[in-house]
Amino acid sequence: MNKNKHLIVIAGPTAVGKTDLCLEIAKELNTEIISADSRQIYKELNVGTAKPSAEELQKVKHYFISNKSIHDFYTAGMFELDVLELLENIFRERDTILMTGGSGLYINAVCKGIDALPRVEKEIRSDLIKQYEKEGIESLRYSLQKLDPASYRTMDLKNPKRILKALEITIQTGRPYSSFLTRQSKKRPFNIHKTGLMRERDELYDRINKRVDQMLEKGLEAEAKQLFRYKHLNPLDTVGYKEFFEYFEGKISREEAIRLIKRNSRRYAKRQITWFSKDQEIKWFHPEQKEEIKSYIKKQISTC
RNA sequence: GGAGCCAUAGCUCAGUCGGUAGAGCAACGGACUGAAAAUCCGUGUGUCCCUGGUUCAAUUCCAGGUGGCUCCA
Repeated sequence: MNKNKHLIVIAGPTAVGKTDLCLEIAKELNTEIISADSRQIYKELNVGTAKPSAEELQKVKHYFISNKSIHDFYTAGMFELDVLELLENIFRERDTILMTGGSGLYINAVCKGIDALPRVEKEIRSDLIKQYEKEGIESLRYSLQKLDPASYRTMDLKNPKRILKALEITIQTGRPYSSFLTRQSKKRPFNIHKTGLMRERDELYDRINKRVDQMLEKGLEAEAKQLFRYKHLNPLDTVGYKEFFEYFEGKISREEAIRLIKRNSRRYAKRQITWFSKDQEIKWFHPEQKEEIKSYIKKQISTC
């Protein structure tokens, strides 16, 4: 453990005000920002992901924004490795760096680690998806019970994505998925200080609704239209885009699409809150408590 | 001034021939070690406008009040 190196995490639900505050703190600490956001990573996704503006990106160096394509396959596990590698380089030159974002799994992958899993061949995944589509989740459950009974016992058997994951690893390696999981949290060679931003629910929802209106003004619909042909790609399974796709397909009205974007963003925020509130290491603040946050961070850095 | 209609969940409304009530939307709670802005699970949250009356029992029937809407003046 290097006592002089610090990763400052600033987590929080969507639209709480992470971007503005982090820019300010980064400037104050004369450092840079690592984004932990599973959608801002993609260069094709802009308006709908509320990325920092070009101007803001110029003021403070950001990592993991627009550095992947929606055609790439990317996961939390890859994010862990990429960030650790980056941190090794960054910490040669500076002692402190910020990491901010709303993707709880990504943040955990960096802070606690995630068990290493092998890469899965495309055909295995697509075959399993075909099996799911043709024969339903029952069929997946049956396969799992046969191939990895340990996972079958502990897993949420109503969640197709979970079963699919376990099966693809098991089939790829010939070893049960459960045998890869140690669930041990990894030690990091640097200090981690977690803070979180939170607002009253009403206040947060109001900001979400308004931000969606702003996205529309900035051209969300045009962006979605351009990406419509890629709607089958996972990164496009995202609030703000998928609702517009439904509209383009004539399934819902434009008005309804906008209503659903707002609602789904609110629900997303709720899920983030549930995830983050489980993390006892997070010290919570209201985004307007700027001075308190800054002094808290400085204190954390100096007392370590 | 007179008459009629309405008042039930956050919203729009259904319902109870008298036995304390439900649907859509919204909301709320949770799970989550690799697609995570994803995926999955769970939950009616209620002075049935108020006050009396009738009744074993009133959100339901009756009367009055209050508020809203409409019509006649």
